[in-house]
Amino acid sequence: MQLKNQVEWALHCCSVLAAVPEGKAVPASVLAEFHGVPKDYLAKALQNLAQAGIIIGTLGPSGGYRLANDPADVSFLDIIEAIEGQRSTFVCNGIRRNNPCLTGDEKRCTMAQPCVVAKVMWDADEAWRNHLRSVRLSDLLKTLSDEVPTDILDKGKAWMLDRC
Amino acid sequence: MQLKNQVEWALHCCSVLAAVPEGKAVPASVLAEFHGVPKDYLAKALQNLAQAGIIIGTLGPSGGYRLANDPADVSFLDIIEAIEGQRSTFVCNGIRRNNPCLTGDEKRCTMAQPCVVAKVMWDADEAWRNHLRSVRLSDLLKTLSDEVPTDILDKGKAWMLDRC
DNA sequence: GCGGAAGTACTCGGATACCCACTGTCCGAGTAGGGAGGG
DNA sequence: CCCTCCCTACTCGGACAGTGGGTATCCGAGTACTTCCGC
Repeated sequence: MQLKNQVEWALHCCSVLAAVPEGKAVPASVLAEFHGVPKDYLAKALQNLAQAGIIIGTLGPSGGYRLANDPADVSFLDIIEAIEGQRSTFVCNGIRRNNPCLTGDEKRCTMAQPCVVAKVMWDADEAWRNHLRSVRLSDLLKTLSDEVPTDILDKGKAWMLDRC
Repeated sequence: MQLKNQVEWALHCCSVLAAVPEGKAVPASVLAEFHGVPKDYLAKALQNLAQAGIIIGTLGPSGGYRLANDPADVSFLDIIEAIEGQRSTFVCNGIRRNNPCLTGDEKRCTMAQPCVVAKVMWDADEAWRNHLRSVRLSDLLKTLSDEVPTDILDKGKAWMLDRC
């Protein structure tokens, strides 16, 4: 089990977009060059983010993507679910139902209550989600400005503004 | 992103094996019929569990699988990692490295410290793992005996003992 | 009747095809900016 | 000089192939039981 590469790209792109001044938009091609990833495939990830309402795309010259909301209102989970979908990592196929030594009535009785195994797995998923829900884009920006040398951040920002 | 079906099968199989009296072994074919899943493919999952030291396989007539340790010593995480492997769901490809506006020295400096995005993801993974590590097979057995009618559990047990 | 050895049937374990989803790519629809022409 | 219209170039958005891991399956190696034969 492994998350898509698009998840990593989407997170980094959002962190970049959050640092872009209001009114500006960054084209997918620029984001792709900045991160060294295939432009057309990254575009599909950005498309998903746009459909989820996390970023907004603008057409035409000087068009591109920008954040739709305040970075404090966007969580990691929002971004990840926009790419991966919202379904749990564990799917219960209800193999209890296949138990060959139960009557129809007993099967119905058994299937009426949730699967104990699935519940544990879903609780674990919820713990994962809770952590990702608690970290917001604004937190990421703060950590970045704390841990990355200022000149490097400014260099990237300037490079970005040069082409949008 | 989705866990393999084998994970669900492995968890249910272990829960069954934990209820089998000491000295007995359950063949893969019986476990497969009990759960209504393809025998040969389930065998591969059981093989992984055996390699991980969670269950022990015995050859020949009246052979089969049995738990290797006490149910209290086996966690959900042990079983899942035996099937899925131990690597994190998030892999950091280090796309920071591709930033086109950094010199070689600056790249080295940047890559020296861990990626901030990856750290958040890995922390979430750890929360997931911690939950699964905290639930043990003995806990599952207790919940089952609490929530499933006794006659149904006994029926399954008897069916199982009839064929091993 | 008893011991031993061979045969058999059953088990696990690894090697081999098939298929879907992730990855990667292409082209078309639509828009905003710029330039030319007229008033 | 300014306004309007058209054209161009750039953007996003959806539709189309290639590949790797998950899924499913088969066959061989090894063992324990059973049975038969000799003593």
